[in-house]
Amino acid sequence: MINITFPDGSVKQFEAGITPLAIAESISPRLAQDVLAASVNDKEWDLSRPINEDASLKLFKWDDPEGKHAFWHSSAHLLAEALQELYPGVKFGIGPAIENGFYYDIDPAGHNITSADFPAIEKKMLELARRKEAIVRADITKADALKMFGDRGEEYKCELISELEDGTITTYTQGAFTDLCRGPHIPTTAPIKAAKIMSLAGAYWRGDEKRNQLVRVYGITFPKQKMLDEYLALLEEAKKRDHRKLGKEMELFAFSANVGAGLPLWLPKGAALRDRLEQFLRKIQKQYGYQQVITPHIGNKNLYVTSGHYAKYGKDSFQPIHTPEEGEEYLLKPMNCPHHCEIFRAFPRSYRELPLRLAEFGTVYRYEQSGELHGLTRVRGFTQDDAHIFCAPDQIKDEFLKVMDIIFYIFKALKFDNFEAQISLRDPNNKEKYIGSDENWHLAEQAIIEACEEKGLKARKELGEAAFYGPKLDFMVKDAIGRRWQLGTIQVDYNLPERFQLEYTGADNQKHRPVMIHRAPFGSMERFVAVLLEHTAGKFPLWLAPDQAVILPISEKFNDYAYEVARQLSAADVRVIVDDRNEKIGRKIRDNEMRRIPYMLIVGEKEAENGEISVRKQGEGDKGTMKIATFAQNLAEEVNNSINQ
RNA sequence: GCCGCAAUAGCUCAGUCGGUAGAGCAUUUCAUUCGUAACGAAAAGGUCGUGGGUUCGAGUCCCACUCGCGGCUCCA
Repeated sequence: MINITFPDGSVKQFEAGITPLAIAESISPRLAQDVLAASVNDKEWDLSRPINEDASLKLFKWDDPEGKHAFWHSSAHLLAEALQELYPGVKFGIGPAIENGFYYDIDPAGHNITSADFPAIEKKMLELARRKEAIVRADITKADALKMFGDRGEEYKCELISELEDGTITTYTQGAFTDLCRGPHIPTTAPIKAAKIMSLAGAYWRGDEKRNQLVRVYGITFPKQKMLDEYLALLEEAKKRDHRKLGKEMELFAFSANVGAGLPLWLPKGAALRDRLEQFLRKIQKQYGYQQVITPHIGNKNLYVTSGHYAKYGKDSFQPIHTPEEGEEYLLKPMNCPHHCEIFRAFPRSYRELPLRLAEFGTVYRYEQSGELHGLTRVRGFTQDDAHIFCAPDQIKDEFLKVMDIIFYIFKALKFDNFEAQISLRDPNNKEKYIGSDENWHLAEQAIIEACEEKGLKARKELGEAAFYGPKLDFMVKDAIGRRWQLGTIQVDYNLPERFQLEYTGADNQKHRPVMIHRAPFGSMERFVAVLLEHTAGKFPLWLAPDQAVILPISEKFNDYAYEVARQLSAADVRVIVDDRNEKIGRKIRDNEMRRIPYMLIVGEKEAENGEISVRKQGEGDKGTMKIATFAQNLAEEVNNSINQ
């Protein structure tokens, strides 16, 4: 007999060799039906894999990430089985579960697979699933594995096997399909009741652009058709929140092929919105001791040779601008830091000036690869809400804490509550990739980790993700369809102070090298507005909304009164417009609801007589009648509350 | 940059087998002067992304380019 400990701490005895599925059955038939995966002593475990000794057991259902993961991982195998039947000779790369569904990378071996084939693939998957084949785990020696997959011509699998350690290799088989796999899987394919192939894409084998490009088939499956329908409906909804669509509808920004790919044009409403965001940040930064600076959009090539950026990125960037002067070259600035370093160098600096915080809404130009451009989130010309803090090494942590305060304040004011934080650290096994002393790295990494702990911020630590010049803390937010975008960033830099030979005189009357912190709470104005649009579905907080209120006269007879109301509200700093079209009130309400203007102010005979307005809130309906001044006052209060919580 | 897919009116889209361009919304005009989510009528709007090719004839077939979309790679 063995003791099995459950998550609630209770312990039950079972025969040695019992499976998690059998244990689930002993608890309840319903649980046995719903359970998809298990963990034994916190190790992933198949439901049908025997447990031979005392262990702690967790059972996972659909609602657990681990349950979905096993379900989708098995679905990837099912997809492979279907592809193997439909396209004989295809070779398989890898096929993992992902956040929403799964994919399989295949070498189509001459077959031409297109989206027209999706229904046939889906049909085949479900047909195979209905056979309710068991998914069977087997241990295999390295030699046998190499022979087995080698005989089938599975070169990609053989490459993977050759890197595995003998004795740790397992395969999973369902029906006629056997895959190299670590597991875990669901016991049979039976629960897979709905399947959808989502898209095809190219993907380099092992993520290496120098190697073969495979076809990546993305799919998703569910235990119920209804769940698939709901998922697809959700995706449709998400598409409506796409910032590219909203930006056009709301007249915030546009692109023009004549101006160039990835070069956004900010329209009047968008520019005003961006300006409001800038003012908001400027105000906070002022409180935190930042000083605004302004630097040119171009810089002499030598500046970037000094910074090291030219050597590293010069070839892949916008190429130098030539002047009438022989040999003179300028670059569009790809970042603001070198300019700010020169500001630091403009005077002899004392430790008394530190931390010196130089801020600039600096527009930079980077030649992003054409395939990478994406709406406002990835562009070739954008404005960073940049600042560089020059400080002494022992001030890093304190400065980090202050920057985090600013970022949290912003995220709170804009209701970004489900952001993710990532601490990017040096790869300790590959130190030569990085510049700076061990001591400085340790100091900076510790400062970041401690700052996060002090703020109670749960941040994922990623080794090897640091920039070559220092560790960083990034804030990530998801867009409408779940893609992650980096917004705020705080980075420690030992490189530039070194390269620009920055120094200050310390209290000891000796020269010292400052440390630089790069930070951008929004990341860039472009990306931030994009993510903000998708988060709010275009319904901006009142203080940001391009138009805060629209006045709707009942008929043209009341247009004069409407403009009088507009005059008074404008005088009270309300951003207000008048919808003076010759349309019925129902039509005006509908149109303006769709324009997402927070308040609609309806004026007709009654209101004109009493100097009042009828207030309607977007998405909520009629709020009753009030004096113009009362509305202005309420609005001002609401704006205040939304910024300061 | 790579793989795949697309590009038709301001927007969303239809256009069959290659035979000379269509709808809804938006716009303009007329009518209406209206009380909380779409009143009605009419008009105007297109070198079918650009350039080449095949063909008696190309929105439709082929090639290149541009822009865009989904991924991959990249992201100072």
